[in-house]
Amino acid sequence: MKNKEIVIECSIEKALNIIGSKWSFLILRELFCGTKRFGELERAVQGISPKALTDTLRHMEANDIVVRDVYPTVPLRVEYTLTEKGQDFHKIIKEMKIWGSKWGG
Amino acid sequence: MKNKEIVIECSIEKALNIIGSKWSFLILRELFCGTKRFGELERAVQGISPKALTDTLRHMEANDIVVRDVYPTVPLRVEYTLTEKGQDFHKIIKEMKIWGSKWGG
DNA sequence: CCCCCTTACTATCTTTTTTATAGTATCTAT
DNA sequence: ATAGATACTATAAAAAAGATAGTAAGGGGG
Repeated sequence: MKNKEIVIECSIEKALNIIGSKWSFLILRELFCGTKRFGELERAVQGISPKALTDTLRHMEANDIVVRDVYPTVPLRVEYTLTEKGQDFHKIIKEMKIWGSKWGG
Repeated sequence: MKNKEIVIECSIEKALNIIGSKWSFLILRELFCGTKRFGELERAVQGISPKALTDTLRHMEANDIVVRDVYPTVPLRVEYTLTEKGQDFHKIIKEMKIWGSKWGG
């Protein structure tokens, strides 16, 4: 008899899965400065494609890290804001910033 | 006239690129408890394949996060240990652990 | 009216990365 | 002789990521 699919996640794995990908870190970095629109994020996050940006924002929304607000103006206006959960990620980003500037060459 | 390939990396991006992937976080988690062998890591890191483990360890070695020591016994024995740079990553992992246990459900 | 402009995405196709799985080398022990 | 342990490689299949073009919904200019 075999255990099937028993996955015990540690807190670090949980955090990694909620975040999703490296793009999330960079989007978080931008949103710590305040609410931003899709286009602003696209310009601020070097090298991200619209698909990656959409996918990442959707993932972050599904995991309650950001909130998406749509204003049905023309042209359409969509704003992204951090939730408390997202804000709380700040300590991690801060430590990464410190480590990155110390060891990043 | 176009700028080509001018990439300005922020410290967070630097940190992310040095780390490489989510597997590195989980390997780091194990190595904070002390030196470990290939097989020990394979068993400790849920779901990693030998290829992923090898690739990740090679990447970490190339980025001076771990040191690889080979003892030419039979069977072969290979040990992985964190460098100072690797040890210093502890603060980040610690914050992720806190965040993960708070928000990870 | 006709055409272009903006914003925020989708759709599609290609390329890259990841994963699963089997196999290799080396020597010991039975 | 054959099985076992360790630390990987190799290869093919599957999944994810990236590049690029296109769409919808009006607004404004000529």
